[in-house]
Amino acid sequence: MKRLLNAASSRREPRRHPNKHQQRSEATRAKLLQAAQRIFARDGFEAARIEDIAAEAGHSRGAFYANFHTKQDLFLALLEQQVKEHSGKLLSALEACETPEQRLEALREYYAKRIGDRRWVMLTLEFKLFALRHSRLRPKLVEAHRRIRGSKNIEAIRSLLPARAQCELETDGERRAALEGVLNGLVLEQAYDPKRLSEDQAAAILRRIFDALTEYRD
Amino acid sequence: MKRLLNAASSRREPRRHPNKHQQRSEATRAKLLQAAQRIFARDGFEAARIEDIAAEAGHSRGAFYANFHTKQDLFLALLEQQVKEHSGKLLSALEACETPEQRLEALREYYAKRIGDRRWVMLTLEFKLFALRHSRLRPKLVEAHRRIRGSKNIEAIRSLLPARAQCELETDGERRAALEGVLNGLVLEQAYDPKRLSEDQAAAILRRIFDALTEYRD
Amino acid sequence: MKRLLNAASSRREPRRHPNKHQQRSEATRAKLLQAAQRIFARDGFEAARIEDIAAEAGHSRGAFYANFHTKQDLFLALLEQQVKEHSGKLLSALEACETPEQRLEALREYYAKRIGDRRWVMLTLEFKLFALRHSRLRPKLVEAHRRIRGSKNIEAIRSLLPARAQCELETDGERRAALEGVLNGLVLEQAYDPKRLSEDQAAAILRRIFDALTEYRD
Amino acid sequence: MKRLLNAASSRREPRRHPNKHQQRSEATRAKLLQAAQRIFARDGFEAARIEDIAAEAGHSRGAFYANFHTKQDLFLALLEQQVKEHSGKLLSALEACETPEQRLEALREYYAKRIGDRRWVMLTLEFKLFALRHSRLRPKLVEAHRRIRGSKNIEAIRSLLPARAQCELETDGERRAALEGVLNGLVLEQAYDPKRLSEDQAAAILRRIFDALTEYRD
DNA sequence: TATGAATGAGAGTTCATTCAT
DNA sequence: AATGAATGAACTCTCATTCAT
Repeated sequence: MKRLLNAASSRREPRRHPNKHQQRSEATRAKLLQAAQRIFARDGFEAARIEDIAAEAGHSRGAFYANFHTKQDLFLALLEQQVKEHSGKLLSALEACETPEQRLEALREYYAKRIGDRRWVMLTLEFKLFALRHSRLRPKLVEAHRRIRGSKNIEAIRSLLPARAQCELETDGERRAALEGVLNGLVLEQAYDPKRLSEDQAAAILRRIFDALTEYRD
Repeated sequence: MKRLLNAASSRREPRRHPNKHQQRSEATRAKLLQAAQRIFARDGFEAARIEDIAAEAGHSRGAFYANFHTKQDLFLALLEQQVKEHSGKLLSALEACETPEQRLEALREYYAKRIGDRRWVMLTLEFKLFALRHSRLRPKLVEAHRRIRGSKNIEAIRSLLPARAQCELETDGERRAALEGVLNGLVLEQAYDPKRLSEDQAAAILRRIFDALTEYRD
Repeated sequence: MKRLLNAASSRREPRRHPNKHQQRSEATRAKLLQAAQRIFARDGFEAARIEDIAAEAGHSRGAFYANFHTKQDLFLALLEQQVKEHSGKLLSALEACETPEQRLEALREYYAKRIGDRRWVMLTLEFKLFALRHSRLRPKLVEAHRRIRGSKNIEAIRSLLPARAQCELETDGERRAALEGVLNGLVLEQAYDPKRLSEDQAAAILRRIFDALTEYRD
Repeated sequence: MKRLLNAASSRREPRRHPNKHQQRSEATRAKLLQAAQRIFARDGFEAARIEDIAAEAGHSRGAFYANFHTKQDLFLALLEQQVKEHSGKLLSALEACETPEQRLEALREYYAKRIGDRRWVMLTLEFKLFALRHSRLRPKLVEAHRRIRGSKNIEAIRSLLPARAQCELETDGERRAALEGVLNGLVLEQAYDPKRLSEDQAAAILRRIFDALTEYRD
């Protein structure tokens, strides 16, 4: 929780025995985060058990409480980590492009590919549901999301895109929000009944929607 | 659960002690379902407490257990009820139209209006998450959904629409699945951060997506 | 409970509509007692459910509460009924004999035959366990047992037996208590593991013990 | 339950964190078993409350669930422990004797003394009633009992006795079963109404019965 | 730092009992 | 008298969290 708000500071002060202990600690923390990613995505926040997360990370409950205050704390730390990681990836992908059109295409494919990353999308769903259901925390979570979106990363992303993608009736933020929502919804739908909507179909539809929301309108 | 599968039969056989008891019973059951709708939508399946549902319905926990076997049982009864109710509404709306074009428009507005029915959409999300997380029940749930979709109601809906809405690259089912998903995702997104995406904006975007998925492609 | 203490008075005052209603009531009460006999013997006092007893009697919970105050009340009424019934049977059997020796033999066979009446023995066990575990009630129960034992029935039984069966080191009461206990224990043992101790074997052993406790000692 | 079946293995694999934790753990488990012994004997399986057992052991409910899976699990663990302990005691007593006749006498006194150990006998009753009422578990329980009886301990006991005690009409097992049953029945009877049958009287009668079942028959 | 035994609040569920009919 | 819906206390069991090691 604190981490989310003071995103800069690492959770603990620099150690006296920096090297070994700290390294071990960081490794444990990382394993726990990775495990949490799997378990929260699989079971949801409420049903996820600390013990399962710890076990998935190859540790016991104690290791968990040595690294995080509460279940919520872990969940929020995970949110922060995931958002950073993913917005970093997108920026890299865009920077690797040469023309604005290529960048738009890259953005489109970025969304389309996320269809296949069920775990991350399910986590996103959980984060949003969690925010809705913990009203005390919601402003902080939304704010955190906004901060990340408003960071240089995202600003950079925006400036890299072609102009036409920026001057629609809808605002940029609105369109991106819509695409996020559409993505989440499609993945859930596809996971729920894959025979009705396959992964490829979902990706194809997402591309069409991307185009529809990006192109000029009459 | 049984109700879900034998959707036709009413919960108990015709009673010996007819009117008053039966009436009271049905009223309680209805109140519980309505309360459950609110509480499940607000808190999610896991976090919803039987006691809250009962209290919301103006009853005690005991009344709950007199009407439903378990929390799951209530949840599934609610799913059944909701799906029936909503697919009935849609059919009525379509039948009130005169031309296929009007009907397509009505379908479009049906989706657009659901943006505003946060409770029902949140419930839908919960149902799907529930299904994903209770693999034993998933086939039954999906099957129930399919049965409802495949029922006369839905067949009727389909036959009422203009031809062009039926002859796309995507199958009909696929497109409807996508629209469902998109709807869910947009509502969640909008609920999560209304400043970024207002209800009206979400509805407008859903209309655009409806059109994009319905129109001819080059 | 009251019935047990004031064994004479019937539970309700004479009715205004004596015939039909009362008859129906008594029939229901009898059915409930019979059902209770089965269920208490099968499940024990604690695990026996009012609903099961009522259902076994072909009625609903309501009929139960129209005839008995509480579960305890039923249990005690059952005790009373059973004790009366069984001591009556024994008396008849003895009175049908002509010589004291025949009577002693009849008494022996009375015990031996009870080995086969698992239900009654299990109930007896339950009654005693119940008494031990409800200390408030114990004196009353023991007193009730004593009263029955001390009743004309039992006195009559005693006087019908041959003298030698009455003049042992052990008192008559002690010997009878022991035989009761032995009977209970053997039936439980036999029910528990019939391969180790068959019903016939148990009966044979009970006869031996009867003889050992009845015969003169050096 | 597993313990009962794999009677050899200790509950957990050798720990990583050895002495202190392990010691504490074993101590708690032992305290819980001892408390369970008292409470189950006093209240019976059904009426015994986990909370009472935990409190009697000086712990909270949680400690119980850290050591046992369910109430049944504790009950069965207790059975196993008690049976082992008691058959061990008997063997020691017999081995301390020099002649077969002394051993027979010791066996007789072993039964007679158990009359005074109300707790253990009441537990035995509960175990048997439990088995009768949980048919799924019964075969396992009976089997466990048989295994213990058939173990070296018991074989040793048998071989230590004089020949005449082994060559009766009844089989050895049958006679031992009968003695067990008689013991249980006498203790219950004596506990139920001590004025009618004192502890000493019950012991005397048990000795007579022991002799009657052990001596030659014509 | 990490373990895992222990805590204890809180959940779902059962069931004796009450009460409107 | 009998029904059965409803109550609510009490129970078993779970699990986030604490704490001795």
